Amino acid sequence: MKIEEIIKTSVDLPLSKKVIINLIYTEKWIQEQISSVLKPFDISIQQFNVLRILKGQKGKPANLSTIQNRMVSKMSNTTRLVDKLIQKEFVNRQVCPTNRRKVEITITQQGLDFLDTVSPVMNDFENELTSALTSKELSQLNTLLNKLRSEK
Amino acid sequence: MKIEEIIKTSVDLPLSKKVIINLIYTEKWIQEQISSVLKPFDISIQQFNVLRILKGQKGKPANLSTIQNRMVSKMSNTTRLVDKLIQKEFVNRQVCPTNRRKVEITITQQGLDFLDTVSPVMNDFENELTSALTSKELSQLNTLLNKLRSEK
DNA sequence: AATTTTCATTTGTATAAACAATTGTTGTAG
DNA sequence: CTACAACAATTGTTTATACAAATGAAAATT
Repeated sequence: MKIEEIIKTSVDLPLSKKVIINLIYTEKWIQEQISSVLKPFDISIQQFNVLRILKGQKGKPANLSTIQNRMVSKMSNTTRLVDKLIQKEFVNRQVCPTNRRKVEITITQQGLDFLDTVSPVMNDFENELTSALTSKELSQLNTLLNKLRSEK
Repeated sequence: MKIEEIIKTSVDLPLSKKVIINLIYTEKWIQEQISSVLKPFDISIQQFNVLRILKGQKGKPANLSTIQNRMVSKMSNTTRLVDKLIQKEFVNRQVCPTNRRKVEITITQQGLDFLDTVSPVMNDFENELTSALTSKELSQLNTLLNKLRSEK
């Protein structure tokens, strides 16, 4: 459904507003779908992201600020997010020996196994989610989003 | 900054994943900026949206489900959202006389005055936020987002 | 007319996010 | 060496969100 139909307004919105609303709406749409895919695995999108980041470390531990940087989300939650993953025994946390302010997070074998089951499902889903667009259109979309955020 | 730099991953992500991450990231970026614009006015984006929807009613009252439909968000919050607006005396709520299950929300003069001060600021901001793209590019972006969501 | 079903909204509760303040540690300037 | 600033993570609190269940009213069924 086009965004114009969704917001069902009588007046003709300025293009800038239309695009902004469309972006917000589309992101919400994506989030909902991803959530429903992850739901059976009983994990949140954020938790899943952290696991992927840790896997990307290839054994090398990551401290909280590294995770936080890659997550582009708020620090305050990262501690508690990691807490959840520790409860599930997907990650370990230990104080960094060289700098006791820092903390080292590593993914466990269990966490890796979990990722191995969920990732393929996720990849398939992501492909399906974007299947209405051609590769060329996806590239275009990517470029436009990058440009939108530039110089700000 | 391009999304590739932001997520700083060593591996080359599939296009679908890149676009999805870019969308999520961009939306977060937009939300943050809008929030900071609205902050001085001590109102949340959602509350602001409800006011705009009510203004669009041009005097005609809206019931909760109407608002909820236009907001594209979860019903459960709408009651409490409206509560906040009542506290601020920007809207009125009264039971619908013809159908006592329903409730009629109307915007007050105070609410309209508030919108009149905030809206121009918001419009300017939205224009600025999208100024990195030409009109043509904005249209393209809009079309691509619509197409992305189609048939699902 | 009484019962059930559906509708519109509200409430409760559990979970997550945002923001500020705090703790403990390290680095550095005098 | 002591004091002070900066850093990394944690904790507390407030606010928002999601989901389920409950309330009360109207419509439909028997």
